[in-house]
Amino acid sequence: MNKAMQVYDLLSDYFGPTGWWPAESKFEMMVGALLMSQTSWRNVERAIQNLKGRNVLSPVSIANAGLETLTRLVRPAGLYRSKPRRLRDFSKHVVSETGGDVDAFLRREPRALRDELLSLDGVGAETADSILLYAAGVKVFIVDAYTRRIGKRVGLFDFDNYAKVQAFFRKMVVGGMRVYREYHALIVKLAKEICRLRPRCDVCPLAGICDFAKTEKAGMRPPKKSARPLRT
DNA sequence: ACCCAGGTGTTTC
DNA sequence: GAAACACATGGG
Repeated sequence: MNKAMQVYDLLSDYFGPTGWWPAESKFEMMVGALLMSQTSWRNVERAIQNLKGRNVLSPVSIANAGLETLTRLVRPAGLYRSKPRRLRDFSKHVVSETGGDVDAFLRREPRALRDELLSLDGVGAETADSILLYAAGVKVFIVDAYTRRIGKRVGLFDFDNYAKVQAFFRKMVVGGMRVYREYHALIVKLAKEICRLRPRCDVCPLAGICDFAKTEKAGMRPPKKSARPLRT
């Protein structure tokens, strides 16, 4: 068995089924993916709850909602100057393509669907692939910051490029939708619950096969960023 | 009072 | 083209 699958088995045994993506509908999943960027899941949940509470969680209702209303509802997800518009434009796109029929929207040819998603503002490679995997049921491996950091740290690969990392997992991962969905979820759980803050390598399920010393230079922590708040 | 989050788009070497 | 920045709320 290859190391990528060893990692999967260890994580799966340790964490158990994740049941990802947590959402009650495909559209809710897509909304979550759009709001997710550079924000904690807790804040995304708040935004989604606000939308649900106002019964604004369908392509048509969001497409027709006022930008001010939308901004107020999704504010907890941060980046409020861009996310509300992106969310509305995304919804408008679904409405214009399929009249708001989410299943029909997701049913088209995966390659075309991916390109279409990528053409929308605010949808990059990770968001597009998340929607493909968790909403459209397309078997693609999601590459996020955790996947790169942990993959390098554990010693699966030493590159950083999105397409290359994705190709690596496509080649190494044996399994269907279930495994693809779980693998990504398990990486995120590992990053959040074991590696974050002070890494808890003593209780890490990957301790036996992780060569931290060798890959330490790659590091778990991304380069510092200066996120200065904009005073109003 | 920092630092960061399941990125993305824009600007700059 | 890679690298660096801006973006903004809430939690640690």
